[in-house]
Amino acid sequence: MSFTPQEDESKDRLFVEALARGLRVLSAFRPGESALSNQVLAQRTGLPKSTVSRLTYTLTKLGYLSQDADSGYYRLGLAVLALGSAVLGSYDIRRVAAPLMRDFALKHTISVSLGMRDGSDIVYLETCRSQARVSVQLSVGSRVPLASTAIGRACYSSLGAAERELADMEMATRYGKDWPLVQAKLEQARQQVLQRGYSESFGEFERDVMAVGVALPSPAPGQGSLCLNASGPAFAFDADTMRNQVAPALLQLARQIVPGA
Amino acid sequence: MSFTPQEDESKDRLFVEALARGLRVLSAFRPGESALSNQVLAQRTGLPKSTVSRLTYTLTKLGYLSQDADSGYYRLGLAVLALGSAVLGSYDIRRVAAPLMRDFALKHTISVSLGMRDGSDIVYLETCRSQARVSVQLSVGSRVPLASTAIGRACYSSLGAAERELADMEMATRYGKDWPLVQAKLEQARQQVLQRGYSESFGEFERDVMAVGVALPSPAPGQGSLCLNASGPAFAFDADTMRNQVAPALLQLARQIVPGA
DNA sequence: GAACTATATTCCGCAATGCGGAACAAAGTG
DNA sequence: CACTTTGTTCCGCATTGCGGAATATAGTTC
Repeated sequence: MSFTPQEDESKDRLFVEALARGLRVLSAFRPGESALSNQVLAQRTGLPKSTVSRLTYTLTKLGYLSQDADSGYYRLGLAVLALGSAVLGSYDIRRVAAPLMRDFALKHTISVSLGMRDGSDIVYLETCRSQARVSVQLSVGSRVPLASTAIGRACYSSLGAAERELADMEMATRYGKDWPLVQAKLEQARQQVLQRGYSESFGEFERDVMAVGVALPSPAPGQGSLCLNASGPAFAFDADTMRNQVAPALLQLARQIVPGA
Repeated sequence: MSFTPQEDESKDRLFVEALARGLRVLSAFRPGESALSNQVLAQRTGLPKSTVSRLTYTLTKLGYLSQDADSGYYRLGLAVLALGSAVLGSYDIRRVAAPLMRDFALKHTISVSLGMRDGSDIVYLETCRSQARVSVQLSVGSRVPLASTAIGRACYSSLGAAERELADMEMATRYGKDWPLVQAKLEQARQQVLQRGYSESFGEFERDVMAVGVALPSPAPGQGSLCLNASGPAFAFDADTMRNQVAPALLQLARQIVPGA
């Protein structure tokens, strides 16, 4: 195993490996999983048992993990939640957007989400569902791909040339040989956004889900780029309705949220 | 300050200091703060500048921090959000409780929250507000003290003797010389819970907020203890209403959520 | 535009810190 | 009761992270 002997890995004297490894343990918990054994953590992180043991020990002491009394398995601790809530609290846009989104969702009986780009993903910062009952409303924090969702395409299309280049490269490695196909789709979406102001994804990300997306003009360019989507079940929304009713309303919503444009 | 006699500090060969420090940096961001300078981080964490610099470098590379282009300040990154959402996703109770809580909030035009104890705090796992408009709905992840809130008192009162002992000790150090007073209050609350099944906090935690709390029977004892509260503004809810209408309904809600009791 | 502050990053020698294989425990399984 | 599987502890080694000091960068003031 000769991992890149010189310059690459080895010379980064600033990178704190132990910290990275600890976080690797935390992020090994996939959403929806309750508790993981020490060994599963070792497998997923690729770290030796003893190292994982030390890291879990440390994380548990700090409250970022908690250990189930009988099984000995580890769960994510509540301290992690505090961090997550601090993230959300730091985005003031949510404070402005949330009530407007809620009104929108009620008025059009459709779900609407606010997202932000992180690499080749969109991370949801806020979601308002139309019907009160639908599942758990916490898509907040979840990720959807830039390439195949309406919200992602809207965001992609709003990127400047330099940033788009970067995103392209990231996706090229992510999608491998499928990239040319994906890129063609993206370019097509971008043209649509330029012409009509919104993007669409009709059943492409999730079957039977119709969605349109728009970008929010970013307050400071180079900052995180924000975007909105509206999505509903295919049985209730056909393409025409999405294009002629929902999309214009969503553009209107975007203007409400960011009045300066 | 000598905590936990010798063994502790002496040489905990298992404790990974670098990891702890990195997390200390992340948790230095208090909710509502957008961006922090490297120096503020150094102050808050008590770490030397150069160390903080290395840690922020590492965290940024991993996506747990992001650096503002112009100011150079750091913000919590979206990767942190992913962790937080994984925590929430791991508690299946939310899936059951959320819709019931929503119905409750609408029916009684009152806010209702689901919390879990973490030491001498309650951490909110889910919140449903009565009015759509009230501020940002993200109390999820925030902490309130066990001692002075209805939800905390309900939780405290449901603890077994051993756990209560532990919680007492924690609070004794937390409240210092005020502890005897606090403890008296808690004992009083506990008696009320034993007699009537619910706790109350009328304006004690936040002025003009009336709240009652009940505990959910914990599925496995020794596990995290869950609890509910219902709270509303004093101008809309008087003590009688809270006791005779809201409290019984909340107990009913608890039974709905955990049918096995 | 020089002189000065304040803040962030980088350097670099030192040793403390974290590493991980292997031995040791503990808890299931057949 | 041997046998497998999983978790913790030991311990010598050198890697890794440490932090003071030096260096870069930016913003003020005169």
